Amino acid sequence: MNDRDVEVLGRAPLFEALDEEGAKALRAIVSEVHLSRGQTLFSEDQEGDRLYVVLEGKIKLTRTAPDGRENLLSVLGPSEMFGELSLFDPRPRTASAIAVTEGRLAALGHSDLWPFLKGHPEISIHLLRALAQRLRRTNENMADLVFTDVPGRVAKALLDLAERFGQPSESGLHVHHDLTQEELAQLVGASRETVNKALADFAQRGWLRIEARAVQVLDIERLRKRSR
Amino acid sequence: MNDRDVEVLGRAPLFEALDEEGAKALRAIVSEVHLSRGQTLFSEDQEGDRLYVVLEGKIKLTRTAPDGRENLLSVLGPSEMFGELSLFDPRPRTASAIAVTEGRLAALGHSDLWPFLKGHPEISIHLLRALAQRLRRTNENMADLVFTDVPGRVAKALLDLAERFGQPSESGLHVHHDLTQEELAQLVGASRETVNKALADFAQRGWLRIEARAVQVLDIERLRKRSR
DNA sequence: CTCATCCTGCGATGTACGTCACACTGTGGA
DNA sequence: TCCACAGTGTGACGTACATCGCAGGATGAG
Repeated sequence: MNDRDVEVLGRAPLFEALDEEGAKALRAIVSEVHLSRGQTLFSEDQEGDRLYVVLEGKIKLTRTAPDGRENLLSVLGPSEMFGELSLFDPRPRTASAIAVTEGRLAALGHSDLWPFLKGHPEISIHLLRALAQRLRRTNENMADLVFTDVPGRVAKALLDLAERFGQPSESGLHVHHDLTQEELAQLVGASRETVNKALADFAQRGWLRIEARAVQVLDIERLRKRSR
Repeated sequence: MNDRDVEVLGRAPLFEALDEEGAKALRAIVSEVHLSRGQTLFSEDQEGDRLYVVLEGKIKLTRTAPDGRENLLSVLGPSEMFGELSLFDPRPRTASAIAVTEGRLAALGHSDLWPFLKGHPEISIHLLRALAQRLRRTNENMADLVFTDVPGRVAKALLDLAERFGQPSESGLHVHHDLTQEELAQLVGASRETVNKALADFAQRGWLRIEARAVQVLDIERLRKRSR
């Protein structure tokens, strides 16, 4: 684990609360996992005995309906944590984790983590905050599903991805989200075709340019307006 | 606060972890709130400085879209906790709380609660579990919004309400949910009219009988099948 | 009691979006 | 290098659901 990894890790809710000494101790119990695009880290219904922090790359969390259709809970990038629900609430995993890009993760076994949590109660507070934020965000997404039409949800999703993965460039904001339109569709809860049409419409209006697994956002203000 | 209240309170996540001594200390800092049907406890965007546990009656948590349409996050009954997100993540409330029936609540001020939490770190663990469960459930509901049709969601909602508020009776399960069809519709993310039609259809099939703010579930198995 | 208001029931109509079908393009593996 | 296949783009069509409209019941405030 290099300096950059240490920094990325330090921004995760688990580490935020710790002083250098505590962080060092916690880092001692992480193991590293390497994933290539499309690789499955864990699957629904499996027993979960560890949580992860993304060091590099992107991971998607998906749920599969009985009939095989999928939906995407979220796409996670560096410093983001997942797989912790089964630590606090020991049940089988309710989502699968699949690499969207090649990447590396820090893995923390629950059995190692428990004693550490007991020894550092200040962490729990930060974790509670992290979960509270997630809950807020999820409620927000629920409301969008009910009230916002597909183009609106696509706009919202793009803005969110832009905020998290966007990089300034000539003529706009380059958002290399690494998602296929199919995945984007699963993320907003719509069919691939309608998402494609929404994107095409945005592009035609000059709000963005479509690229392979990426978009160039040209007029973020318009996009924002359309998302509300 | 009577013995029954103490028992109801004891089943809330906040109290679960505590021994009798701790519970007594925590009870010392609660204050009681009385609400009549339709009364608003708090509203969206307000600053939240306390959390609540339902002692008696039912409370709904609602969100209002900019255009005035509403959606119902959940209906809470005795022993259930709400308003805690702003304790862990200090932001304005993202939902309003309105009494569905007359009822009573236990209120706990954040400022009183913080020192108590620090003094009893075992509580945090239980709270983490409670939030994790809520997150799981919310993700579940999200998936339903995407994959399940309105009648299916209505069936699911009724089963959930039945489990939590149902009482065995001659010829079935009496579920006095106290919700208008409008509210039920907001809960499943559909229009009042379609929910009405779904209910009428279920009733016509003999799966249930419709009553004022209640249903008699006659064939729970069929309902369960329809919900999947 | 009685009127106003809330709640329910249900048909008519419009529409957003899913499904299907197919053609085009790019990309990575043999 | 070429093929196979994954990803994209777009139109035609069907349908689940929202919206609108209205009428009959229940409820409760004065």
